[in-house]
Amino acid sequence: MKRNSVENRAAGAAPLNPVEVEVIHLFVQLSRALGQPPSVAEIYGLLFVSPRPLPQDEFFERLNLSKGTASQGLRYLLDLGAVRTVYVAADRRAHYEAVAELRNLAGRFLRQQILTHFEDSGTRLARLAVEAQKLPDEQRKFAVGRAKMLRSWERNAKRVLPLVMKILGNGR
Amino acid sequence: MKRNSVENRAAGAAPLNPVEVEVIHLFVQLSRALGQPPSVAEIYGLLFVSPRPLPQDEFFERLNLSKGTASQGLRYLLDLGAVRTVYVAADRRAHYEAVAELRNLAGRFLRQQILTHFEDSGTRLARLAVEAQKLPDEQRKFAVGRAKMLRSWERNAKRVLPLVMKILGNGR
DNA sequence: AAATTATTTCATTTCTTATTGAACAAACCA
DNA sequence: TGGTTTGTTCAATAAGAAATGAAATAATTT
Repeated sequence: MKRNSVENRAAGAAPLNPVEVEVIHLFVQLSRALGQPPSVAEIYGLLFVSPRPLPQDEFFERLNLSKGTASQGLRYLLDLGAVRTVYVAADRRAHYEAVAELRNLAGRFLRQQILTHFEDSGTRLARLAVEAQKLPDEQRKFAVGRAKMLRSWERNAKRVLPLVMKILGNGR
Repeated sequence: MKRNSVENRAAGAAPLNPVEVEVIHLFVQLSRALGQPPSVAEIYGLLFVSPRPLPQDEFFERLNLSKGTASQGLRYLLDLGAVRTVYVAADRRAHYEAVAELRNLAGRFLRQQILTHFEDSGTRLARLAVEAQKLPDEQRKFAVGRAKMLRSWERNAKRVLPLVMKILGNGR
């Protein structure tokens, strides 16, 4: 995580105004809680406050990120569906804007987290149940109980996502 | 993160059986998704499958953790309320057992996360609204709109927690 | 098609975080 | 009291994660 200081920003790039700073800070805060890299949060934050779509240059110049970081961060956000491409006439560069719907954002993020971290949990829970049965008598009963408990936890967790979506959808 | 290999486990410590391995794996997986250190997940996992309370030695011997890691991990789990102390007669060492109620666990964890990451978000959102008003005409309208949007996101997010708790409480 | 600009990729570097282990403290024991 | 076991703390180190920058690729213009 090499990061330039605010001082040696590329000449010609407008410094961030207080509103931009504040919004970016909020998203960086959120990204820490969600375990995402700060650079991604900075990019999304800048797009979120920006009234018009921005090209890549603006990110790495105004946020002091390298080209590589900007490119990767943007791709991550595009894949996630948190950012979309906008074609601007008479400009060769691709422009990007934030997808600013809480329901979409949260839903896609949660889904992606689940996919990357829990793809095989069903299989594993099944295998756990099998292994528990094989245990010697004294240990079996307890282990089988634990396996069942984990299954029930999984079921409950699965019921949460749709509910969350519902609530987030309501308020706008 | 120095970690001993499974090979040089302390002599005399029973190796993990397949059920223990599977359960610990599941919690480590979960810890990755939640951004918690694997050692903490290992400790909780071992306690979760263990039918009787365990003393500290068992952790660092069977899981190949250092004493320091075991001590710190345990403290974290105690503070979180995910583990409780059990006094075992005729044994000088403190023993620990897992608190295995999904509702409690999830609730405490979420609260702790919110406290550590979002203490000042209210203040910051207020300041953002103020700063947005100060902006020059062309930018102000959009910025004020964004500030409002973030406030509404915060309100919705706050409505989620109790609902989640409710669902997790139901199934047992 | 050469030159220019925009974008991606990825090996290397830097930063952050988790773990270790040794020194210390506390509790118990003989 | 001195010795032993149990548990904590914290500076040093290792492992992991994120960011850089240079080189490759793609797209556009002249």
